Amino acid sequence: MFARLAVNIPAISGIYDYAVPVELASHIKAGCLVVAPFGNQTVQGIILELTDSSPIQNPKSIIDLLDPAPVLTPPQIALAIRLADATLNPLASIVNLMIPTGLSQQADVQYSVISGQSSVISDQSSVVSGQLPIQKRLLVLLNERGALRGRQIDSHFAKIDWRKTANMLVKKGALSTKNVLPAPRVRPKFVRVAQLSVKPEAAEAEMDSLGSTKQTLARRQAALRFLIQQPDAINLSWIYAETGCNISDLQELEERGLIRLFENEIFRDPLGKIEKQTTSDDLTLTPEQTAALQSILSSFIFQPSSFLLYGVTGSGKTEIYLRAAEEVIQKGKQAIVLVPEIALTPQLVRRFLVRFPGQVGLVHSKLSEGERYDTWRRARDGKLNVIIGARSALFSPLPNIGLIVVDECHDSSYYQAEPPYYNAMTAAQDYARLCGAVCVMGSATPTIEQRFQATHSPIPLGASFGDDKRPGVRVLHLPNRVTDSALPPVQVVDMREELKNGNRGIFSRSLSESLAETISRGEQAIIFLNRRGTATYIFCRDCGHVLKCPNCETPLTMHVEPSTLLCHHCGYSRQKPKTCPNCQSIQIREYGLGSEKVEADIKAMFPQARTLRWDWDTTRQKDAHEIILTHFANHQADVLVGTQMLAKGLDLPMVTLVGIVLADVGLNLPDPFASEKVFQTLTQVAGRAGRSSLGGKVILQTFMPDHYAIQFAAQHDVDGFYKRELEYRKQLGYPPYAKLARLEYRHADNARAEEEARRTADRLKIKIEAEKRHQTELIGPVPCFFAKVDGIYRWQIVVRGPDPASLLRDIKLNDWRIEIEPISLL
DNA sequence: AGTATCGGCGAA
DNA sequence: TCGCCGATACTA
Repeated sequence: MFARLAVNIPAISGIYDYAVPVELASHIKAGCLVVAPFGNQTVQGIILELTDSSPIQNPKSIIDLLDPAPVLTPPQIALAIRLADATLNPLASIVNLMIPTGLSQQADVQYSVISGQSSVISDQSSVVSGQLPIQKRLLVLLNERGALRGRQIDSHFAKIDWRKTANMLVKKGALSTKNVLPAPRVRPKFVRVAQLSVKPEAAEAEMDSLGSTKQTLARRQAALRFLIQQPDAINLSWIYAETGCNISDLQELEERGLIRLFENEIFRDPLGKIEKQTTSDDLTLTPEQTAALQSILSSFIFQPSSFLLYGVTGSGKTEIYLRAAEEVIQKGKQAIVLVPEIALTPQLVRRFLVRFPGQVGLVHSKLSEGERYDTWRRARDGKLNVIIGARSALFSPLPNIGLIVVDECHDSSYYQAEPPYYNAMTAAQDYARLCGAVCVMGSATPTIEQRFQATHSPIPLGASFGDDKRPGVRVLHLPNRVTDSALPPVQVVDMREELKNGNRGIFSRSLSESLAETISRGEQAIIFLNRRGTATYIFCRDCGHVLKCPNCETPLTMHVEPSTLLCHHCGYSRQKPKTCPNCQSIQIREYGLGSEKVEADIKAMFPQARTLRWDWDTTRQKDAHEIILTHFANHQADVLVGTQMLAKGLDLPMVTLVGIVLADVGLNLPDPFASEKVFQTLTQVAGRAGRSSLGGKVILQTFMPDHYAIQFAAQHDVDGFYKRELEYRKQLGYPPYAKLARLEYRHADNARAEEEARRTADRLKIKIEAEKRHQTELIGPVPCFFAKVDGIYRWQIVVRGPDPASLLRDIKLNDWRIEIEPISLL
């Protein structure tokens, strides 16, 4: 028997054949995690397929099986292959996303000092390097800590290239190397337990002969009596606490054959501490909800397909998710629910926990490795019926998936903006099809492409899908809020007029008046702005010099506490200078605004108002989101000042005023998706107001009141914006009328980056010409919008055409980052 | 990723 | 001419 493996080295896209040794043959299945030799190294691999024959002459043998159960399900293997092909990522990098960290391990090199050799070279080294010689530090480290793996040394020498030095020392005979594969860091956790092993009467009969001294007798009797009352195996530490006995007492009882001592596997459950509520909210559905749910339910019976649940904020999408999940669970299947960020959706999570007690697993970034591993294992073992989490939760190994929900499906967090680049939204559609599951995508502001896909490929019930294409999507429209409250009116304030009238502050008169009213009525307000930091940038009023990051050439932003200038790209920080570094003028100061500044201004204007700031700076520590949200929901603050997260589907019923400080931030970026993103954000934020009977309103400040994205957002006119934006995309040939691929090249030397970009662009032009792809064209090469990040220069080429992936699939683009269907060109 | 191999220009 | 760097191929 032979196995086809994806080796766990993320840069490798190939599939390799191995022989399966007889002793493993009966245990190995597709999806298993194994150990195999690869070149000089020993690596982990995932079995994609088992075969009877192989075109390879004398394939090497698999060495070991790391987990008796497969770590990938058959649909997961199919998804990995499909996703790798569609995104041009190496297959191994996609497979790696599906294996929990800690279980997944990469091959490494272990370095050790050859004894007696360490002094030989220690004198000649410091000549070139000026500072502490790397040689010496490496040898000292290895002498102190013993043999170390490359990755361990990496963590000691941040950013220093020690490998060259190490290889030289190997040649000189001072170090030796060994290829190693670390064992998985995560293991199932066990606790020691005890359980009665005879009939209670038999145990009672022994009760008086358990010990010689009075005290031991008492302890052993207490322990035995306790276990007689317990039908299940009991954690030993619990028994100690309840009865005061110790391990030797229990061992004595075991030797007498009265009880059994053994180990039970336990699951690290992050939800264990959360109170188990049982209150059931049995809502009645509106006719629109009923109709939408009916469509989904009948799809389960006839032909699983994809739905775009298009409904305004507050239209009751969550209840439909819940009912659909109930349906699949009843059929013995499981559901995956994707949300933009779990910390921002406590309401949705809570409703699932209440509706499906003990059946829900949460996947999020705050889980420890062990908790993550155990949630993954419970999913694999069929012990969980619902998995809720951000984009990576799509890869939970549920055995029989019936439903995939993607809430707020327009959200950009479904796209992974670092290698391996992928879009969990489109992957969810593919995966649902591979599983024979229903995919429900919910949003009040679906992307242009999602709406286009849904309106241009309606599938009749019972129709079959083409084999290669994404299935059609049907729209389920929920045009009204459940509470029947209208969407709040939006007042657009032209900030140019405010300037003309001498108002140079952050707030228009209209907004400050409304804020005053809201506060005096004891209601709540949200102030939204699209940026963080006190100032957008610092510049000199005399010479115009702008303070920039030395690594990234991005303007530095001002932060109040601690008072520093910060680069938001690379984290570089410095003190604010007293004089201009260019002309020594003292007229150097900040310009623009950020959430810290806005909060300070509100406090100055309304000293009695309690303000709360919610942005990436205030939510660094654990549970910060939850704390800030409950604080505000309990009306312990009057004004919430915040950035992007305010646009992510929160339910804050007491808010009657939403102020948008500057709506046009981001509208003029060189990105075809810029206005769509601004529109989505504004519409989402505006939807936070007036969700209770108190009503509400939105005040939108802008310097571009005539821009269509602002106009349509002010009208809550999603359909109008869709038509207008679609027209724009058609004229300029952007998605959905063409597909994009974005190629990025990074180099510390700008000239070399440019040269490589031009060379590659020429290669691509030639290929486009040769293959007669008349509708395919290149945009660029140009420096990226953020042209220098962390000292590295970036150049990009955009390929636009009917199928840019097919152009790029068979050419080697070493060291290029390739994004297929990117969501931004910045 | 790690390693072996090929091919190009500098000190002897 | 030897030698060492970088680009390139390959791992079953």
